[in-house]
Amino acid sequence: MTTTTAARKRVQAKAEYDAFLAQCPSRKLLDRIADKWVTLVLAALRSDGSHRVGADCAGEPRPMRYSELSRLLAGVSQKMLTQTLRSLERDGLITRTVVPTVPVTVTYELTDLGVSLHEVIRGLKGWAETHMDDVLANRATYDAQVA
Amino acid sequence: MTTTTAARKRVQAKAEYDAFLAQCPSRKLLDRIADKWVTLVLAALRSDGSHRVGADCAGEPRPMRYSELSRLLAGVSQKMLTQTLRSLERDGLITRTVVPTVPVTVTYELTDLGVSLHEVIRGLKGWAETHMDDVLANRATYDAQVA
DNA sequence: GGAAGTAGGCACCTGAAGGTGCGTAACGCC
DNA sequence: GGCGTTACGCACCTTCAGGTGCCTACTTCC
Repeated sequence: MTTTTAARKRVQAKAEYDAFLAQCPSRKLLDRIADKWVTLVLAALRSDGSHRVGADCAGEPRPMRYSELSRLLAGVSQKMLTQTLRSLERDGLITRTVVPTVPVTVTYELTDLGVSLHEVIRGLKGWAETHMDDVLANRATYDAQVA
Repeated sequence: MTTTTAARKRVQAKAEYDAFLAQCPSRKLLDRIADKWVTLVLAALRSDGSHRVGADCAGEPRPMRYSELSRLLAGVSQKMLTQTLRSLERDGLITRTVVPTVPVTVTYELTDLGVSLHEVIRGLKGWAETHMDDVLANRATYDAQVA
């Protein structure tokens, strides 16, 4: 019955570890920003919207309309944009305000929490811009050795 | 033939944006660390391995054996651990050294690049630990309003 | 009067991430 | 002589994030 004991201990350790991960705030954050469009939306709301996303001018976070975001993040589907905005609002990272004009307009804006999150994401961006070339170079030489 | 022109412009804008994303170093980095086990392995290699992962004691990055990592990250499958380690080695974030003892032992160790990446990840961790509770609280009140 | 913009909702579909299980080959322990 | 460890490789299977397409009502532009 007691199947090999050692295996059982491993199963239990795994269960505990999974429970630990489910609680881990860092993991939750990673799941959040790993979402394909989350960081893009955050960056867009932080930019002035004038040009390319990625020109993270750290100016005043400006409220933006749904259609404006849709145009700025040209690659996003309407479904995903809506879904992403909803989830960000849910987490208190952005606010959604409806303006009852004749065709209703909706504006989204970063909250303070959202701005602070964007700050750490810019940290990632900084690392990426200075070190990602090294990574790609390593990757190339590694592949060359294998092939 | 020219189907509604405006739609075509949108399609083209999307194509350009997709191309831009494919080039973006920040996105590549995100794809990298979004990998479920990458951050865990990085953190494990940085810890002293004595206890819970997450106790990110920033001591000397210590080389670790495959089996040691497997035990520390109790939730990881052997397949994923191997896959993750390979990809990290490929990117020059860790080194893999084979010691030809009687059952071969393999040790992994963070490179300088890997350590520097771990630093920015600790930035994420910091934000998560101070702000994630707020996020969860916002989420709860949002859900309460909807229900 | 068709095209376009306003902000989405709903349903279906696919690709890929990640998990599970099995096998190895040589050795140690009890 | 069967269980355990060492560091994986291979094949199958499930799940789901994310994409696509079609729908709404109302208005305005050309």
